[in-house]
Order: sequence, then structure tokens, then C-alpha cells
Amino acid sequence: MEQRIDRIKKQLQSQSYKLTPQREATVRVLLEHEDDHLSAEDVYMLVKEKYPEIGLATVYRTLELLTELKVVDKINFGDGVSRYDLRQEGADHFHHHLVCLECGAVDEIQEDLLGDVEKIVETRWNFHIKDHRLTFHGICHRCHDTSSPGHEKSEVHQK
Amino acid sequence: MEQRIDRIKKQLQSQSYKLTPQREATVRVLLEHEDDHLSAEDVYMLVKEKYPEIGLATVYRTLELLTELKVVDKINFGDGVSRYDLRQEGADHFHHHLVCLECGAVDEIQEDLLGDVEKIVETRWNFHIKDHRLTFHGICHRCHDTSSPGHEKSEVHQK
DNA sequence: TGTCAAATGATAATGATTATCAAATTAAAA
DNA sequence: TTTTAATTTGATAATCATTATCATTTGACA
Ligand SMILES: [Mn+2]
Ligand SMILES: [Mn+2]
Ligand SMILES: [Zn+2]
Ligand SMILES: [Zn+2]
Repeated sequence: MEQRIDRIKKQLQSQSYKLTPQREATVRVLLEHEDDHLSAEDVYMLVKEKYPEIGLATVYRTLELLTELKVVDKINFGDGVSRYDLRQEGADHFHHHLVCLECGAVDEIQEDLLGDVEKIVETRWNFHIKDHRLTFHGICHRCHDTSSPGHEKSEVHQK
Repeated sequence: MEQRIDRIKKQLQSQSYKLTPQREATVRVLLEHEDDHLSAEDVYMLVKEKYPEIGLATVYRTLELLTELKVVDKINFGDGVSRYDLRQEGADHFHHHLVCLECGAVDEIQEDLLGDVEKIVETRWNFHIKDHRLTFHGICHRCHDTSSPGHEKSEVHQK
């Protein structure tokens, strides 16, 4: 955790940005919720618990900055808000998502899986890939397994 | 074209919706701009040319309805607006997109390409796929081919 | 300690989308 | 054809996420 923050600090400083207390508090929230997909508002609420003076604009600015530095990825699942997803350190590709239409859960796929597809796109479309977004919509294993009557909703659902 | 509209009409009627003149005008605009990725506002402007009395709210409602019927897919490329993309008739999967970071052009990939990946996701994650969204971000063939000095921007760029 | 750019927080502004509601249209019933 | 009831529409207000503004604070450094 501390090492992770330290590396982000160095990354900021390498572009002559400072790791202010507000920025650090925001990064800590992101690290502590690595598996979630928080909106700016979500992050704001969580940071406030530890750093009540922080302003919403600062959270937006910090998330914007972290996106620029590729510390986080900004993603949109189609419910009118942007969500921010911490990148795996050293991962050269953004991970994929499984969005459940039943319970709203968002699960992650860290494996690449797209190697062959990207090779085809690069050569056949002559398109030089820098990044990608892959999201599957469907029924998650929890909703799938459970027989229809009275299966509870996941707590990980959006909105 | 007329046949295509006729089939959409039937699809609407099968759910007891009417193909009103406003809806037909909207569908025509979508068909005439099949390769583009229009925002609601874009559609509104274009429909107004043929049907000036139409209201913006009606366009939004029509696009919403067509999304429900899976005539169009709603997609978000990360510039604060939703875009509406006519589905290929009979295609069981939404097509993929290539977004150029240089000129903003959005190209389409109609081929599936994801067959193997989906098989893996279905079995290994026990996730029942209903739909997907795949977008590559990178440098398109036009910007790639052209040597850096003075290559013009595509007309297909967003915003 | 004094200086200056960077960063912050409060708040106003913007812009896309949605909600509201009275009027118009439509299809079916009488 | 008239009546009726439900659907659809257009104008406009409301909402909500995000961005812009600006006065104040902070931090690094001379
Ligand atoms: Mn994720
Ligand atoms: Mn498309
Ligand atoms: Zn589920
Ligand atoms: Zn390009």
C-alpha cells in the first residue's frame, strides 16, 4: 500500500505535480476500493470520511489527473456517470468487465484474451492499437446459478 | 430502404407502437447516416431539415424506443454524449469500433472476431453473454499512413 | 522571510438528458 | 360519421453530472 502510493508519488513528481494531502487521500480511497467501480461522487463521499474539508472539484481534478497519468482508467457503463478504475501496476492493457443485467454487479477479467483479435485488427485494418475497452453484458454466475425464485441481489450493484 | 422501414414498422406494431411521421423521419435519418455515430442532438438537427416541427424531446423518446427494440445500439465513446448506431439487420452481435486518437474518426468492424473469447468467458467465468461492447483506441490507417507533416483531419471526427 | 506558481474549495455555469403537462393525433367503439 | 380513450407530441422546466471561475491557501525555493 505505502509502496504503491510512493510509486504514484514519484509518477506525479516526474511530471512536476505534487502529491498533496488531498490527492493522497483520494488515492488511498481508490486503493482501498480496488475492486469497485466508483463514480466521482462515490470517491468524494469516501474521501470526506478521512478528509472532510476536501471539495468535490478537487476530487474531479484529481481523478482527471490520475487518468492523464494512466494510474486510473475512466470508464462508462451506460448509467450516466463516469467511473474510475485503478489500473493494475505494469499491466499494458486495460482489463475487461462483465456487467450483469440481472443484479448490476460488475466483475473483472484481468486476463488479456484479446491478443489474437488485436493482431488481426492491427494487420487487417492497419490500425495501431493503443488501448481498448471490452465489456460483456449478460447474466453473472451468481444470478445464473441461483434458481429464479427469490435470489438476492448482489451488494456490488451500481446506482 | 423502404423495405427496411417496413420491417421496423412491423417491429414497432408487434409491440403496439405506432410508426408516427416523426418516428419515420427519425428512422430515415438514421438509415441515411448508417455509417455515422450521431448524437441525439445530431439526429435532431438532421430530422429538422425534413420535418421542422419536430421537438427535441420526441427525438430523444424515439431513440430510446428504438434502443429498446434493438433497432439501434446506444454507445458512449467518452465524450459526454450518447451516440446511436443502427444495428445490422439480423446481426446477433453489436459491431466493434476503432476510435482514432489523432483525428477522432470512428471506423467500424462488422466481423465478429470475439467467438473464441466469448466461449472462454462463458465457460471459465460462467457468465451468460447477451451483448458486448468492444472499442479500440489508437491510430487509424489514414493518420498512420500519412507522414506527420500536414495530414488533414477526417471529416468523420467527433465533436 | 518574501515571492510566485500550483493547488484548493466554494460556487456559478454549462450542457445533456429527463420529467411534466396541456394540446394534438390516432385507432377503435358506438 | 361522431365519440371516446389512449397514445404521442412539443414546449419548457427540472435534474444531474461535470466544468469553469475566482479569491484564498499552500508549498517550494530564492
Ligand atoms: Mn474494473
Ligand atoms: Mn458503429
Ligand atoms: Zn448477477
Ligand atoms: Zn485518424
